[in-house]
Amino acid sequence: MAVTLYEVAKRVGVSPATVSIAIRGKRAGKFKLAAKTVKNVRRIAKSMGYRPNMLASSLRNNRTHMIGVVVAVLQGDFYGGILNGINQVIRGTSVTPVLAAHNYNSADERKDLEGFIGKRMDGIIAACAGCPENADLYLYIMDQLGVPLVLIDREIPGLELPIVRSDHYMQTYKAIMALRVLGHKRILYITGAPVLESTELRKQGYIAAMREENLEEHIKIVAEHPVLDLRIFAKKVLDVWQKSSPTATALLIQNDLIAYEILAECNTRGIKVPDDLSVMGLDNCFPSSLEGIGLSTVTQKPDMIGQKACELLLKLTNGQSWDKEPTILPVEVIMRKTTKAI
Amino acid sequence: MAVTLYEVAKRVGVSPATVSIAIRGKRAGKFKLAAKTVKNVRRIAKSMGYRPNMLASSLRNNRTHMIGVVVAVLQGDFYGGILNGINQVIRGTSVTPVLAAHNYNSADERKDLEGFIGKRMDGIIAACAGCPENADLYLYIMDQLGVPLVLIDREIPGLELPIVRSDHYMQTYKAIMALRVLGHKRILYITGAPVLESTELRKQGYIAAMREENLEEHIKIVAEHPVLDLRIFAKKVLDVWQKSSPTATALLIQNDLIAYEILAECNTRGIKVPDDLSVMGLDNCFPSSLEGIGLSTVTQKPDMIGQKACELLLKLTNGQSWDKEPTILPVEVIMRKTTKAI
DNA sequence: GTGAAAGCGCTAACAC
DNA sequence: GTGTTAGCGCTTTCAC
Repeated sequence: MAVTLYEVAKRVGVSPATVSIAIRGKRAGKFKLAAKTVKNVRRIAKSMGYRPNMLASSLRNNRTHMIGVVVAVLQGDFYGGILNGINQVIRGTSVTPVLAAHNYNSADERKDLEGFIGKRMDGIIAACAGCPENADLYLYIMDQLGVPLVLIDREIPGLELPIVRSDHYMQTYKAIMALRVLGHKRILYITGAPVLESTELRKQGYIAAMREENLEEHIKIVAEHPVLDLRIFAKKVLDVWQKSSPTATALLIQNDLIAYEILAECNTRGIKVPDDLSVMGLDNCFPSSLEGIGLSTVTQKPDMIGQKACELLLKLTNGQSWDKEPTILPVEVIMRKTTKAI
Repeated sequence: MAVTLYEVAKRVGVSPATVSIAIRGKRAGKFKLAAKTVKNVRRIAKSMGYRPNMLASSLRNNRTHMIGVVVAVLQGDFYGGILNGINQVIRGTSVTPVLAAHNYNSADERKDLEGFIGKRMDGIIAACAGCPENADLYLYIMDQLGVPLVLIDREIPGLELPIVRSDHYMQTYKAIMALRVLGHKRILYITGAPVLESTELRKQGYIAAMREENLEEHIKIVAEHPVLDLRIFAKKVLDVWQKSSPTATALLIQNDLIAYEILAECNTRGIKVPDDLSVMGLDNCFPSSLEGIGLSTVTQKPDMIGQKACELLLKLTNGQSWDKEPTILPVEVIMRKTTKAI
């Protein structure tokens, strides 16, 4: 089928080793092929359409030049951005990302990881499924197999692994501070229940900021788990809001996606945003910047998460060690049209 | 490092061959291991933490159980949806997608493809970069290497390859017909210049539909290539629109992303949509469905493209042959709030 | 019903 | 400066 090293060697009239070295341009002080030989070999190899079989070389070298990337979901800004960041870092190197998406199903996550170890990935970047079920496997991969691992977006409770994520705590904290500047006191926090570390951190940032502002009495949270239907959840949130008295002047919402539904529901109910109610999301998803939406929010930079995670992983696969410091990326408030001073 | 077949064999007291067969549960009429042996081997293998090395088995079998997926871009609904569809089909099989994104850079595309052939992918799904530069490589992969190939979204001019895509022609065609029903005659078409087959087909659908409605005289196209800045392009489009007389009553826009900008620009200029002007996009990107946007558009189902392409590829890798029929997926008009009858 | 051995394509140590 | 050779870990034919 494909042409092999041996065939090239025979054709050129040299040994396989010579071809191997000539093709790869092995530097190595020891080896010095005659420039002529190298040229010759390369020319003939090319003319024969020789393509090195990476499988064989991987088997030999214990290096596949592939990294496994486990994401939760393939649609939407977040993981797309991460993949993009990884792709940017990888360009120009010989490493290739191998993809898996578990959709928060930890059985699938396990299969994906096992697939990666069977295929001998040089390293793995993973956003865990949010349940501790697979902690054992992650640990095994890192400790027993010695395969470098970098977590993204959230840690695995109980494991000390390299992690790259946004500063989730600061997202809500800064959001509250921004809302405070506008004069808001009664700020209702809307969230899915914390199964993910990131969700929990956001909630804590909210609580801490409120306390710091002496607004402990106004801490109020609407949580639902799991959020099966965004629209229904949005209705429920506004029911809660309308029934409370006095009503909150602002809503801080765990992510932009939920915020869009709430905005829509406000509209149906004739609640004017931001006149009757300020609304703030988190994450700065693409539609938030659109003129028709204009959602105030707090950024997160998925591309950068991907880049940093990938850079770190490449270092680890090159034998460098991890300094045990989590990489926590800064976040930034963006005020748009759904918030106003009261 | 990792435990091998031989070690398991030695430990159990059988030959490597026996272990190999026992582990994989090889059916094969010939081989019948004693059920006891199988159980025994499996138990011990598991206890030793044996993980078959797929590299070795791939090398031996000429099958990697990996498929290469070449996309243009990693962010946004379209390729995310495709990856998602692929992932759905692949779940439950042992095949894994290997990812590459070329961002319409054909030099990168070439490197990606060469990487895939070096790594011996069982098959490749690809959205080409839109330039014919790599046609030779695609052809080589298919014909010389015999690696199954499925194109997505667009064909490569001059090559007859399996393709799965939306019915781009019908997108604009149906859009025009929907606009006709609302009474529109002067419909301006906005597009990036056609370097991609899909872009060209859309333009043609527009032209054909207009002709069919005896509106040849109203065919008018604003094209720009490349579209470097959406905002600037949107301004230009509205300049053209405002200066023409009589002005068009509707805009049909090559994709939703451009439409969002135009909507925003309409707003800045005080052009009321849909009262002063109807606006219609294409593709039904996520924000289009949002209450604050409500863009009328024509669907496209990226998930389904991914699914169909993957199903087809898996068939091809299993030795089935292609019936030479392109898979063209139907599209559907969705009227929302940016269009109205005149 | 199980074992022995050759070989997939490549690399690196060592020999010349 | 180049060739020889012994594997990497697995599968499969063939022999027992």
